[in-house]
Amino acid sequence: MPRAVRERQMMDAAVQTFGQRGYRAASMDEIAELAGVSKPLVYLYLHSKEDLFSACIRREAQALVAAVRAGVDPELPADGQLWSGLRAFFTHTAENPDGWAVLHRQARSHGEPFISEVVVMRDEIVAFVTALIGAAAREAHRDPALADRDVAGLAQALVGAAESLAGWANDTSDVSAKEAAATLMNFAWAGLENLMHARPWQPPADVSRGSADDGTS
Amino acid sequence: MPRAVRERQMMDAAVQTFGQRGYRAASMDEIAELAGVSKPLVYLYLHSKEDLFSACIRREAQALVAAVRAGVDPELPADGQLWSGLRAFFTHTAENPDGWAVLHRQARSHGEPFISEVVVMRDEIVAFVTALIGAAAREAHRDPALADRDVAGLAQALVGAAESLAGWANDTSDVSAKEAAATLMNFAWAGLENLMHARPWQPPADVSRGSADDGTS
Amino acid sequence: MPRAVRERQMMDAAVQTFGQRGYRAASMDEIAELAGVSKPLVYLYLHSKEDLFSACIRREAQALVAAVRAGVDPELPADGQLWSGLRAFFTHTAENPDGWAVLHRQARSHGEPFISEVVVMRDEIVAFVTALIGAAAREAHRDPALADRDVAGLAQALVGAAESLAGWANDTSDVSAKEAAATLMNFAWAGLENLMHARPWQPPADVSRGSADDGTS
Amino acid sequence: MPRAVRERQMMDAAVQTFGQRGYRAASMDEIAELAGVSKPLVYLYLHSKEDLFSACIRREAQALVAAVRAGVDPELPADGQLWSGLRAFFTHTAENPDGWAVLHRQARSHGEPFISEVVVMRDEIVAFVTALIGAAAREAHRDPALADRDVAGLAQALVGAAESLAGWANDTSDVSAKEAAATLMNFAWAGLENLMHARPWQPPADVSRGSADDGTS
DNA sequence: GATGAATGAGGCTTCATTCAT
DNA sequence: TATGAATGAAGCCTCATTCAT
Repeated sequence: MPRAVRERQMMDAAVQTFGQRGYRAASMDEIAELAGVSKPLVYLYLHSKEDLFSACIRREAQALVAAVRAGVDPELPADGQLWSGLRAFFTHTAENPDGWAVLHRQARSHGEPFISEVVVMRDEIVAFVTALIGAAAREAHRDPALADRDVAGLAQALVGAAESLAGWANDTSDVSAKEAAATLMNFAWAGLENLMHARPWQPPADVSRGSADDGTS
Repeated sequence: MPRAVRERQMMDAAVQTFGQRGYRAASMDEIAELAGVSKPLVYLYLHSKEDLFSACIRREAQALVAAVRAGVDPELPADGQLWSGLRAFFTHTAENPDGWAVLHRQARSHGEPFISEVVVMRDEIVAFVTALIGAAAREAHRDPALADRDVAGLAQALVGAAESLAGWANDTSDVSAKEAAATLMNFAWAGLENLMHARPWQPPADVSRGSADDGTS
Repeated sequence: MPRAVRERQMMDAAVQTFGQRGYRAASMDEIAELAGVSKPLVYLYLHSKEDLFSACIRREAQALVAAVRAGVDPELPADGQLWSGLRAFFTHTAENPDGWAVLHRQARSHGEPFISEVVVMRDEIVAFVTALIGAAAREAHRDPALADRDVAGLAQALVGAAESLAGWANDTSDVSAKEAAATLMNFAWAGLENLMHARPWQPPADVSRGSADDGTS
Repeated sequence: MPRAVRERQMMDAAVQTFGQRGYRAASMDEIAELAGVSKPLVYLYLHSKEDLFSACIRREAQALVAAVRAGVDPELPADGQLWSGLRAFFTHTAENPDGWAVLHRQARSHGEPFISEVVVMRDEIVAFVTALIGAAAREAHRDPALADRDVAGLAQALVGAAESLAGWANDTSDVSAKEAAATLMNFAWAGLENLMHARPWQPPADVSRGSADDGTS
């Protein structure tokens, strides 16, 4: 059997096992058995558990980014791009729950060097969303321009909400990718739009709770 | 040394270790050493690694919920309640990064029975937010009323965004709790308000994309 | 509470625990709890687990020997003495199943120094039975006298059968001490009597199975 | 080295260690070292201490039963069968003292599920002896027939005596298997024969002793 | 007389990883 | 290319035992 095929089988088994059991609880024995090969072969091809997990993260991250990119038409206006990107995102995570678990839950829970791997991907998506928000702001001729920091925070919030909704949709029966995407658009878009037009929500003058307890840890 | 004090030391050490290393990677040896006691004492008081982790989850969950409750004045209007709740939430997670890591990352990554423990807390917060959105809708005399399912999705998205932002704020220097809360309010409130007044965002008529790919549960 | 009473409580708890769990599986914690005292007190009075187990063996052994002695009237003829001794033996083991388990099962399973403790008691009983058989032989004017080694073997067999029957009676509902004793008398006495009168069972001339496979380990 | 060979080495080491130290006191470390392998290999092949002990019991039980069966010629009359069976029994226990210790002392001292394993074997031997006694009774045209319960008690006593004598022979130098068998035949056969011919030993009319103390089941 | 607090030592079990073929 | 055989290291947990009060 050609190497590439064997390797794919192993990675599939690994993603499934890591996604369901977690990095530490998954055993190389189980992965090898699920892949239908002997353990030394796994080591021959993928070198170590750590390498294998990293490879899983990279593969799933690239697949997710590719799916989102493929779902977006850059000719559309900003809201159309966001809408189709979200739909692609939720569709992909729903179709690859183990891969999504690897990226969203497991990779983030086991320190370096795995976090860095997902951060690369997440940053790519955040950058994409950031650009989208920037484009929307320009479309709206917002003036003065949104501060970069505000845009970053908004992108984080949007991506974070999307990630959280993906987990929720995966764990809740009868929530389709489309519904999840619509929920998020409903939730977010109008707020973004208000920002675009320089009508941010204003915190009340905070007289009663003046204790300076909002430090950064 | 009295038992209660020792127990607190152990739980503190456990939260720190679990939060930084993860459930499986944390070793009872390390926790005991960090607590400054011998391993058997940890077992005498906390019975097992599983029990210890559950106890950490419960303690941190209760502390977080209590902090949020204490930060909210039920006499305020809905947006005021949301604002102060978010501030309390981000303040608490910033001050207890390990506890937040236990709740947000580790407890969710290691299956039952831990997930159930956090789900209880999360549901409590989601219910609180759900009630808030409902109250806001009534304040706005929205008619027809928001569907329950929509409210649930919105609450999920809001809580998910908050959770994600808390991680982001913890990992990014110089982001204060207040800024995180303001970002989220900016992002979310206007969108919610639009919903209150029955002006939801409308997905475009979806002609170009087939309908097959968006319903994987 | 006076020391003697406390000590008896502890020994009672220990006999029960050792008899039911075995020497190694019994824990000092469980014994102390069953006795209703704290662990250090057990150590203060009984010094160590080994000492405690030895003390249990000695106490139960003495109680058993005393019960058998008390049940035998030395004025009776040999078969009467055997009969009443067996009845006393089976009655006592039935009334003290945990003590009997300590002596018969646990003490023999855990090497020195415990085996020596029971051997002392067992030898005492074997000696008693040996004397009985010798007396019976003299009563029967057996000539030539039974060889000492034969008598020893017979006494072993008798005591062994009694021990085995005691376990069987304890584990089988509805077998009374009297029945067990009668069974053993039926089984043994007539054989012994034949021996007394120099009519031993004769092994057949062993021509076919001459292989010298009857070594002594 | 092929698996079957290694497995036998491990079982041999385990029987020796369990027989001499007892189930709880034997350590997997010691067994592995005695077998000349590493501990993980023991677990790979035999799964757990409990499984290993059960496997030892089964192997030794089957070996003993097989040895007794092989030593008995079913064409012989009842006493000849008993005689040759006893010789085979004592020969085997003398040649496998550790195996016999496992069956007779250790398996019985450590509760379920081990007791059940030996009980199966013991019941097989008891059934064999019971059939023998029944056959002898028919050979002797005993009338009325022996009650089933009496036969059961007698078989228990005979097997118990044999078990006890096996231990005695193993612990006493210079007692050959043949001698042990002869002792037991002397002790038992004539008594059985008397029973066959309906001449049981009769307990004396029990006037002196109250009836209260002999029925604790 | 009595105990709450504490631990050194050791046992069972698992796992990532390698070697020889 | 592929694997049966094997292990060093480490983790969870328990227990007999002691100290300070």
